Amino acid sequence: MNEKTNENSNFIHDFIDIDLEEKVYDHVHTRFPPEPNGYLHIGHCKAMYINFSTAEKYHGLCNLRFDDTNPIKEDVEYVESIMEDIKWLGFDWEDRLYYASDYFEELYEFAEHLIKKGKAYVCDLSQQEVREYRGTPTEPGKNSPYRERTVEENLDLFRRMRAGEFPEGSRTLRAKIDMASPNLNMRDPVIYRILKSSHHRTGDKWCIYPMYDFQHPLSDALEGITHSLCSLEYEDHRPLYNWVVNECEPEHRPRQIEFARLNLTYTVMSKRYLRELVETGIVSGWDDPRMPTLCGLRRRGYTPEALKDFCDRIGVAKTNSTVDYALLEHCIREDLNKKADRVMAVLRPLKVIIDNYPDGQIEYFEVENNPENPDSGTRNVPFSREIYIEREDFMENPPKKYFRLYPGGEVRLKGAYFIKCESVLKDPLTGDIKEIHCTYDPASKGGNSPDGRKVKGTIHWISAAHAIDAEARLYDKLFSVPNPGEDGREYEDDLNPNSLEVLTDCKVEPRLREASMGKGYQFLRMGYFCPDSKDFTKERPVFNRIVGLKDSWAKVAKK
RNA sequence: UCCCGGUUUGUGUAAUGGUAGCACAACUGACUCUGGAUCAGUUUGUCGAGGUUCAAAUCCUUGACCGGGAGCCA
Repeated sequence: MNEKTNENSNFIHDFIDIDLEEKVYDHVHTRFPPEPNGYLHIGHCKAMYINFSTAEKYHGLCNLRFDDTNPIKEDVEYVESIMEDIKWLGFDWEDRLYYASDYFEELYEFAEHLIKKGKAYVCDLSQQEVREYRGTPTEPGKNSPYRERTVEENLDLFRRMRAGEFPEGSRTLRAKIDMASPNLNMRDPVIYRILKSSHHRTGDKWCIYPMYDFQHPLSDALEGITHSLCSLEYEDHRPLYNWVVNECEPEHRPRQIEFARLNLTYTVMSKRYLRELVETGIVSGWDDPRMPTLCGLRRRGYTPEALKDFCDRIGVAKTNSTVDYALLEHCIREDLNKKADRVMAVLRPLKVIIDNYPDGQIEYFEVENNPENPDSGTRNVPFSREIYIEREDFMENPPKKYFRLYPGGEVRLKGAYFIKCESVLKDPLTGDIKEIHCTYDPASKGGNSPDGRKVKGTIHWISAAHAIDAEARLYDKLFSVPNPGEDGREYEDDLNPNSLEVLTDCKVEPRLREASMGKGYQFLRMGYFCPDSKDFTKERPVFNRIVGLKDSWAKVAKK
């Protein structure tokens, strides 16, 4: 399936082609650098896909590197979940698992190198003062009074910073670049800060930690990364990235290329919003099936194949764009259409009694598991006098073009018989339909009538005596508008009140008691479902709706 | 206001001076024991204004609009 990938090109590949041609590099080596401070979402999936598939296209390698230089925010808990998600998607970093924290010693050496070259200095300005000295986008900054310290003094101070002699926040190491640069990132950026907090991997060994802008290009260089692919927000940092590479003089010289991050309609993607959704209980957790997190999508029933296909289709560019959620749905439908076994499940049951069918008789009908895949075989489903059909498959007063069941009308029960509705039994008090009575045509056994009579509708059904009870969770988009929080609204105002409907009285085929975890099923005519990884038990099967089937009747009915 | 980036149909994304294409969405129709799938077809686009050229989405000038940027976050 990745053959398709390799045919595609994009502006990053164009740059790489030129680099290869001009012999700037003779191979391609990328990296995926998550910060272990949260859960991965579908936006990360895009970044991962770009990095891994680019390496693959050029027969190169892609590393996994945790960008863990801020001990305050990071935790091993996230390292585990991130690796799990990447593995699940099927990306393989082989033996190249790295941590920026592994490079603390080398990074420190590079910093001393900079000091010795007169390109970095220890600054005693407070955080507030640094901000004031920085200037604004329209006004240049002012030089720090500590900018002209001697190399010896800087070296001494920096070593004492490392030794823990100074309190947190009292001093920083800054790159000596240009306080008048129109690019704020070049106005003597801080490259080391004192942080007296223990790190999830290095413990209390360090009390100074490198900043991203210093650490990242050097980590890339140390790993021999050729193309450091990142999102657009780092575009303004590229001059600094290059400055660090040029001044530190590492053996390898990586190149940074930026692309636009993924936005999806009907979705929020920022870590902050996702966290709020979890913390306020709007969703049940990071893995709530409505979340765009990879663990959420996995629990929802999305497959790695569908997600990667999606990443392939959305392309790579520098334009800020918002991809239509419908494309994601298309990808999972397309994947599951080929793979998912069909099964009959009645979500909102309506009892049907076939008056002329012998009481106590049971027949088995052979139905195919997946018409799209002959290899999937067939199964036998039991039929009897009392069955359930979907409530929406019967209407007492049908509109035009409704070709399901109605009084006097005839439909085919999938794989079984034609039945005709003879009467409707209602609750005398509420008027609710309790059950309907039908007659069947014995000659239509298997679903066809020898007299050539046609029926327009085929509906799914389940033998009442054989059905097992199940719960279905009908998930829909978390938000009801394409761009939540747009036009000054709060994103909470745009939540879809119907993003979850729980149906507890479903009737499904007995085989679903043995449903395999992680596998998607098509509930015939209803949509794709999968067993819920947390709540499914044989005693109480619980299914999540992954996505509905395209429903052209719904469109007609709306008119 | 300063710096950086961007603008191709409803949404994404190609076309790198030479037929504006593909996918999703939408809409027709065919077929169907899933109103699914499949198949066939249709609609809609180069941000504006100038210029260069036989020829411009592409090059030049200029304007508009959108996104990002003043963490000891990444």
